[in-house]
Amino acid sequence: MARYHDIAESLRAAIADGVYRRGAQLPGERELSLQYGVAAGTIRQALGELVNEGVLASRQGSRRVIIDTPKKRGTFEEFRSFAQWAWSKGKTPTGRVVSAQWKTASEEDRENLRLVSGDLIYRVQRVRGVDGSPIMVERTRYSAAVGVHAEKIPDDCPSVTAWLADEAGINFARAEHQFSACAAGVEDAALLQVRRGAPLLTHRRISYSRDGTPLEWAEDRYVAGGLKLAVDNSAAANVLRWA
Amino acid sequence: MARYHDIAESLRAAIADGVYRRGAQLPGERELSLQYGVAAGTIRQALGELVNEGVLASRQGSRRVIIDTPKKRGTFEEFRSFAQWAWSKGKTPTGRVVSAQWKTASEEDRENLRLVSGDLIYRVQRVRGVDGSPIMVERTRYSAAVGVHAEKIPDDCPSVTAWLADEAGINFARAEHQFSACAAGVEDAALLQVRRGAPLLTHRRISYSRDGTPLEWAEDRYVAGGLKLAVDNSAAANVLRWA
DNA sequence: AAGTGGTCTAGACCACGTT
DNA sequence: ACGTGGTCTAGACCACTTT
Repeated sequence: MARYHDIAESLRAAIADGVYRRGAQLPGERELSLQYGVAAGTIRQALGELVNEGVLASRQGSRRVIIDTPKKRGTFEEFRSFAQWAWSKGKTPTGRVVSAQWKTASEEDRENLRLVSGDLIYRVQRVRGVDGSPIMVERTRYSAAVGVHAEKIPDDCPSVTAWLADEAGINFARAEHQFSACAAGVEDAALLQVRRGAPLLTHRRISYSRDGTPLEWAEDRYVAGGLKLAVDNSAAANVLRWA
Repeated sequence: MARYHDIAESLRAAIADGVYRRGAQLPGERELSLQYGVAAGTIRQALGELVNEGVLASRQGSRRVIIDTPKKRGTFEEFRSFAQWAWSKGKTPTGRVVSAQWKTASEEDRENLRLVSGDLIYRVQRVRGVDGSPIMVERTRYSAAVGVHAEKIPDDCPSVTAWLADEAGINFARAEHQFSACAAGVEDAALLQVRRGAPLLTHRRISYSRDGTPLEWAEDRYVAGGLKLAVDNSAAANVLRWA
């Protein structure tokens, strides 16, 4: 592994362990470079990671300040794993595939996955919950190249993303997300055990491979209050926008 | 301005203008450093910006590939300006302050703004919309230090953030966001002109200054379908997580 | 084998904050 | 005045992809 990443990890641990407290200053770059026995540039790279994560604040002319405890922040992989999230909360994830079928791509599918008329997609509908209570319904559309692998995924697979990476060499690199709300329809109500018209959080996403090819798009609907989706942004690396 | 930022901007323009098309490869670092007359490190810094934005994909051993057209992505400032978003959509933003008052901090206020019992907060309730139709209700709580300035903000101020920066030297640097859904209450229904129980998207945020001090927290409620909130994430810089 | 990006070094000068 | 981070240079070696 890269040295700068190890150093970042070591600093994260130091902050988590209270060696550096919130509001306190980190030693200067030059001092850290002596401590770790690396060039200043390597230290900068390590500190850059922590600044991006919102753990440190960096201002020209003044030492870096600890502004937050490192969160156990999902990696991309972790974010996409509902099971891991549930276990981390001390709950048992439950889930089942409601339906899975090959269909002709709709106009929406074609636009999101950059397909042409007549292309096929693989559509999977899953209900997920914790401790037996449904929390969300997930409606995913895989492009054909991904679908041929997705249809082999076992129903009880803990992480779809990890499975696709290991078994098919398909890696998710980037995603676009949109949030809105809607009222539960008849099908939603039945699957999520809420009354018709109950407010649901909708989360639409398009996932891309490293080379920018759309791999899947999905609309997830969450029971209100069941779980929240969180985002951090900063002036440096902005990710949130109206659409 | 920094040279690397100018170079990033120049590359963004080149991609937007079709000089480099989606799927095509960018010239190598060494070639670009000759073209721009800077060291390779400066080029790397410029390209890093574009990779973070999801415009370029970068793989060791292979040239960087254009995966997307640069989006007009809100800066932090722009994100927080409803008015700018509305104008960019060719619509006229409307809005009014429904109420504004000093209150004793509730437990929720104290937790979000790191206050102690008895501290005061300034609570402002605004309705915003476009072309006369209400779209959202915004309930903001400013910590006292910000509140003394916030209460002087004119009702028709186009950007609260810009006003606080210019008039009071208060700068927002980072924010945490949470999304969920809820049913419209009696007050929401009246302000947003929807029926009681209508699904609303809720967006809670805590905004921090550069040194990590919480400045305000807010809960915004959006009419379903009116506008969506969008987020991008990547394996490199992940920002989305369950909460 | 050649080319590419990823990492790292060891400096330099400047803009900004603090003292 | 001094120390700090921000920017930039000019190299080096390595891991990986492509030819």
